[in-house]
Formats: sequence, structure tokens, C-alpha cells
Amino acid sequence: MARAYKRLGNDERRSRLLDLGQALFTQHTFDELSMARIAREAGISKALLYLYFPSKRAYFLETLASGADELRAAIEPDPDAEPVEALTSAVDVYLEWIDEHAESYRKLLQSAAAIPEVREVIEAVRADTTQRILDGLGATSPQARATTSGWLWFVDGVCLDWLDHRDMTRDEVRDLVLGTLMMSLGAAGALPAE
Amino acid sequence: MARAYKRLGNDERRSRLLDLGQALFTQHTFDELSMARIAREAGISKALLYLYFPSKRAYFLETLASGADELRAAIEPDPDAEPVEALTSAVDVYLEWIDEHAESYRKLLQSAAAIPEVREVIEAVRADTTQRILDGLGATSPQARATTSGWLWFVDGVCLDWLDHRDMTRDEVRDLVLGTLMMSLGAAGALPAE
DNA sequence: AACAGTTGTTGACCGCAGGTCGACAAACGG
DNA sequence: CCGTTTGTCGACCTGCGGTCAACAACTGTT
Repeated sequence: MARAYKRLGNDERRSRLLDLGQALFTQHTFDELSMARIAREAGISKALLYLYFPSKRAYFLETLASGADELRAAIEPDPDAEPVEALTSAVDVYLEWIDEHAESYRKLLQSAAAIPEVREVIEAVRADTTQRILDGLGATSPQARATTSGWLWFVDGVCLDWLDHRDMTRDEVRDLVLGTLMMSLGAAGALPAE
Repeated sequence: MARAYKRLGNDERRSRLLDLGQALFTQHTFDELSMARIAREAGISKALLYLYFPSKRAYFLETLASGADELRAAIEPDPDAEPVEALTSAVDVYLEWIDEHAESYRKLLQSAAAIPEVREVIEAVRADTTQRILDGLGATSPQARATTSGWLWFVDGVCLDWLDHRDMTRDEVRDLVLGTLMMSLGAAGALPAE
């Protein structure tokens, strides 16, 4: 009698599922995919999927983390560089990543608000980034904080517009985005004279 | 024998349901509310709710529209005013509305990404607003478009930060937000000399 | 070769969600 | 008083995220 199923080691199965998730979640939104569908796509039963991940959200988050860690590491600023240069290169890396993962980026921003945990992660990253920028520039006023925090939204807005139209080069986008930060911080009277 | 239920006219029932929806959806997110719960809250059966609205999303959208129309009308620019002033007053009205409906505003931005239809509405409004601003200022370059479109995100980002901290006056927020638009359009080389 | 232990794997099941349908009951005209 | 209209409801269907007891594939021992 033919074997009923192929048996895999724990780690092997797990990493296969994560790979599959990364592939699926970049093509479909969180709630476009059911656990049943994912299991079918993986050639296993739903129950097995739940043996490896406690919930759909957890699965999504792990899938996300495995892909986002590289980005986050790349954006981490070089502590030896001066603030403005560190920021410039961080933006560069960010734009490059978006350029190469356009669909994932879109789906991520879409899934973001839907899942509270993801929203929290993004908000935490934003708050953290805001603080790093403020520290780097030595700004402290509420205006500076609001401007910087709003600017992060601005960046994502510009990126989405960029992906929609594709009529600017990556360098142009970078200059636009960085110029805007400096200009608006200046307008808010938050930039120390340099 | 006591009457089994109170019978209402079509319009009466409908508008009561919309009022209830507006109240509920400003206190809870879209998926925090079940149709069963809404029906219970309205004192009717779920089936009746579905007689008036074809789906939960449709119900949410109509609820939203009835509340958003007033805002949209208020933001509609006075065609006789000069562009900059029209924009200023529009932002003023927008901020005032957010100030008074802080929770609704938050819930809306959260529900936004979750429901495709809502996202589409918001994106349409943003695209429309972007175009109006560009027309008003006589700007046409991709940079100007990207900047303006990103600025709308900036505004929402600043507003969320504002609601989180509440350490600026509404006028300060307005000046910050308008100043940023002008500054960044200027930096993008998109502003005609004035 | 047989057997026991481990563990990867499954089919059947639960509760709840959005959505549908046929039957009933309130109002109104004659 | 009855027939028609239509506002209303309880029961039901499907599909979702999530759970569980049982089974089957591999491993080591004798």
C-alpha cells in the first residue's frame, strides 16, 4: 500500500512554511488568504499548520519578520557617520528595498491597519525612527517631533505615488524626500543653525 | 396578546439604522462589530438589517458617507477665493473636524486599510484633492504631484501625532502643515515665483 | 524480524461570523 | 371582515479561525 504522506523534520517543515508564507503574503492581503487555502497550497492539513504556528496572525508576523529583518538591519545607521549622512544612506537603502519589493511593500501597507499587531510594530518603528532623527539633529520641540513623525508618513505617501507613476528616478525621490524633511524642519523653526 | 413587534416605515427604519451605525462605528472598529451585535443593539433581527443593506461593508460605507458628506462639503473650496486662502480655510475646517471627532478619525484611519472599498474612497479623495491643489498653484511636474500627494499623508501623520500628544494648538498645527506644503513644493522647484 | 516509543500528520469537529430564505404578522384598502 | 402588501423574524447555510483524539511514518532496541 502506498505511503499515506511524506514525513519531514520539524525545522525543514517550518522553514518551508515560512518560505511559502512569504511568497503568498506578498501576492495576497492578509484576509484574502484563509488558513485552509494556505494549508492546501502547502500540501498539508490545516491542523499541521496550527501545530507550527499558534494562530494565523502569528504565522503572518513570523513570515513578515523573516523578510523585514534584513531591511531593518540595512537601515540601522552607521554610528560613526554624521547624522545627515546616516539618514541619507538609510533613505537610500529604504528606497532601494521598496523598488525591488514593490508589491510586498504595497500589500504590507494594506495589511498594516487590518492587524493590530502589525500596526503596533509599524508604529513602534516609526516612533523609534522619529526619536533617532530628532536626536541626530538635536531638535526637541513639539513642532519638530510632529514634523518628523508626519514626514515618515510623507515618505510612504511619496513612495506609493512613485510606484503608481514611476516617473521619477530613485535619486530624485531620495532628494525630494530628504529636502522636504530639512525644509519643513526649518520652517517649523526646529533646526539648529548650521 | 401583546403586539409581537413595532412596525416602522421604510425611511424611518433606514435612517434610524444609519444613525445607530454612525454612533457605533465611531466607537468601535469595523471588525469589532458583528452584524448580530448591531441588530441586537438596534432591537431588530439580523435579517431585517440585511433587508436594508446588502452587506456589512455596504452598511459601513453608507454610514460613513452620511457622516463624511458634511466634512467634504465644508472642505469644498470657495471658488471665488484665491488658491492659497482657499487651501488655508480648507485645512482649518479639516483640523477643526478632527479636533471634534478625534475618535472617529482614528477609527476611520484604522478601518481604512481593512476594507478595500474604504481605501478606494480615501484614495480617490486624495487624488482629487492633490489635483485641486496642483491646479490652484499652477504646478505640473511629477515632483510637484508626488510632493502634494505625499503631503496629504503628512497631514494625517501630523494629526495623529497631535492627537497623541495634544501639545500644540490647532493654529500651530495649521501653520506647520501649510508651511510644510509651501516649503517642500518650493524645495521641489515646483512653485511658480510669486 | 518484531516490537515499542516518538512524533509528524490527519479528518472530524466546535463556535461564530456574514449572509439567505420561507413563513408570519402588522397595517391598510375595500 | 377579508385580501393584499410589506415590515419582520427564526432557522438555516457556508466558510472562517482554531482544537483534539487518533493514526501512521520513522527510529532504536533486542
